[in-house]
Amino acid sequence: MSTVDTIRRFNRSYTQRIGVLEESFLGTGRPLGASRLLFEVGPDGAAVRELRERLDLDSGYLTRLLARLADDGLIEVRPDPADRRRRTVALTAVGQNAYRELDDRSERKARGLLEPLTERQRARLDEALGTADLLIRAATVHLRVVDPVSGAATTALREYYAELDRRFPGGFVPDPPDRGADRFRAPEGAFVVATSDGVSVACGGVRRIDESTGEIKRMWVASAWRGAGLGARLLRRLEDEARRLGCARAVLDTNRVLAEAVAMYGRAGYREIEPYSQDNPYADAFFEKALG
Amino acid sequence: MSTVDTIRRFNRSYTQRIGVLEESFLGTGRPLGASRLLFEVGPDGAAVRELRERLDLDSGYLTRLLARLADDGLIEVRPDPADRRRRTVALTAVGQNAYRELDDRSERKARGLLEPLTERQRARLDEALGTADLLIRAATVHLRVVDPVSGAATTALREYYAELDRRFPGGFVPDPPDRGADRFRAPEGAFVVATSDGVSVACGGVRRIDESTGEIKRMWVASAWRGAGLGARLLRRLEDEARRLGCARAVLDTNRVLAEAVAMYGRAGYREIEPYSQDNPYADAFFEKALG
DNA sequence: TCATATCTCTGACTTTAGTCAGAGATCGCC
DNA sequence: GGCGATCTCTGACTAAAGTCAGAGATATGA
Repeated sequence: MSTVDTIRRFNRSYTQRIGVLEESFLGTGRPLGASRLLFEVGPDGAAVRELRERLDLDSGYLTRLLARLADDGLIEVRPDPADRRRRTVALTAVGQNAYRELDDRSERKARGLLEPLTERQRARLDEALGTADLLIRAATVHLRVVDPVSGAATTALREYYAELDRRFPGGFVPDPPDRGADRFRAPEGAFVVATSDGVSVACGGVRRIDESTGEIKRMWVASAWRGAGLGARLLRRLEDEARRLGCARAVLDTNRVLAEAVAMYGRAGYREIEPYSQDNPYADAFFEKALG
Repeated sequence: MSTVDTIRRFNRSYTQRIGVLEESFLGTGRPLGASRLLFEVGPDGAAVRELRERLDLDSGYLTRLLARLADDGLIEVRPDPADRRRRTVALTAVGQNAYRELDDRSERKARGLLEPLTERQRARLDEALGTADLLIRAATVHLRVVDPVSGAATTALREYYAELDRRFPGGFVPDPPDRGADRFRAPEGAFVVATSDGVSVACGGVRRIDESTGEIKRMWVASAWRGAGLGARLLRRLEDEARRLGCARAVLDTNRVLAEAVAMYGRAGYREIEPYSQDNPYADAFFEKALG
């Protein structure tokens, strides 16, 4: 049975047996759509715009749903002070209760499902769903080329540098954010960010360092997202960008402390070479790969 | 993070990202309900009764959905010759095409999801979803006491005997089906069958053999369902039934060829004892457990 | 400051989904 | 051959979900 079949089979069992959220949205005296919306607003509130995108609703329809929840005293809709065309939604005290009720129902439903399983089986299910969740999320991550000083790029890089600082024995002091940023911009290079639900979860850049060589730098995958092939996918994408820049070879440097990265480069077809530059004081391992 | 949280988190990723079936039912020019129904009828056709139960639809509503599909020339509804109150549904040639289109869409959707993953990640996802599927199905299996000569019991026992016949070196010749069946009926005993989607997937019986001892017999779990704790769950249920019969002790016999069963009895708190009977020529291992 | 774009809201719809009571045909059983 | 049970269908509904065009308020950039 192929993986496609497994997915489809799983999908069938799943939708038939667990409507963990969906079903717990029923029987609250409110239609499904309204409950779903209430849940999506969540305890911290949300912007109308955001809700429309997340739930993919018609703007007129959403307005009416919100009006209904507001009439019931569950939410308050008010203009965003920063841009008064926009509106933001917040739960009232009553709304917080209704939210908690939905949350409880969904939790009870999940508990009910687990109830017949032994501790051992629960642990297995936990692990299997955790793995599936990670892989499904990773598979639906969106990779795109962004400007190296854009918000998405800088938030990703900030996390990257913070991690290097934690992991390198002597810490890590990054260059000022926009130093050399031009090199990661067309036509000299490219910077790629991977986002999931609007959050940056991986990044990396490539820049041409001579006629036919692209250097890959600043590659990072958020720790919660490791082990799902995201690094390899990002690397492939950066190699594609290097090819587009006319490079026949990719090089990169790293530090052996980052053992999982070194292993990944090996799997991706990179082989170790002599240092090709002294520019990076933190580098102690250098790799190259021919781009076919 | 607890398993409940994992389920809920997974559910969120899942419903957001994969509507493998659901979404592929949209955009066919037919409402979701009609597509779902068409898919449920399937290439081999189905009984109206069955459809109503599987999809949990109001009979009036279902009649109308079927009438619509019939008007579109996708299905034919005709009386069941065996019982002319019932009706059966079959796809026409046009309906077969529409079915295939739904099937293709769902397959393409699943393929699209897998596309960004490497072979290695796909294999992991496959395994994770397979495990989750098994455990979720097992958790939602329905255990119930049935008459030992009912259809559910006899189909289960037939499979059980067939398996013994395959696995015992000298084969296995069962007693005639209803021989001793009375013993597995109240007030002397009980027979439990586990069903999933109406199919028997496990069974077992208990009967009182003296004042305070219940003997557990004919325990079987379908091979596709092993490794999901179903055996342990069935055993617990049979012990409950034994307690209800007033037993303070459970005994059982088995054959060492059935190694996984022997291991499971050990985990469930059974300890090996001397033979308590010579009745079963196939038995070479005997166990007991105090029922607290 | 004026044209243009963005965001939300309103009005006027249609379609889908679902419910309920009861009619009519057919079966199994005494 | 009559009675109750079973199965499907019809009529008459309601509620929910979704669509579309355009109005009105507010921001933005030339």
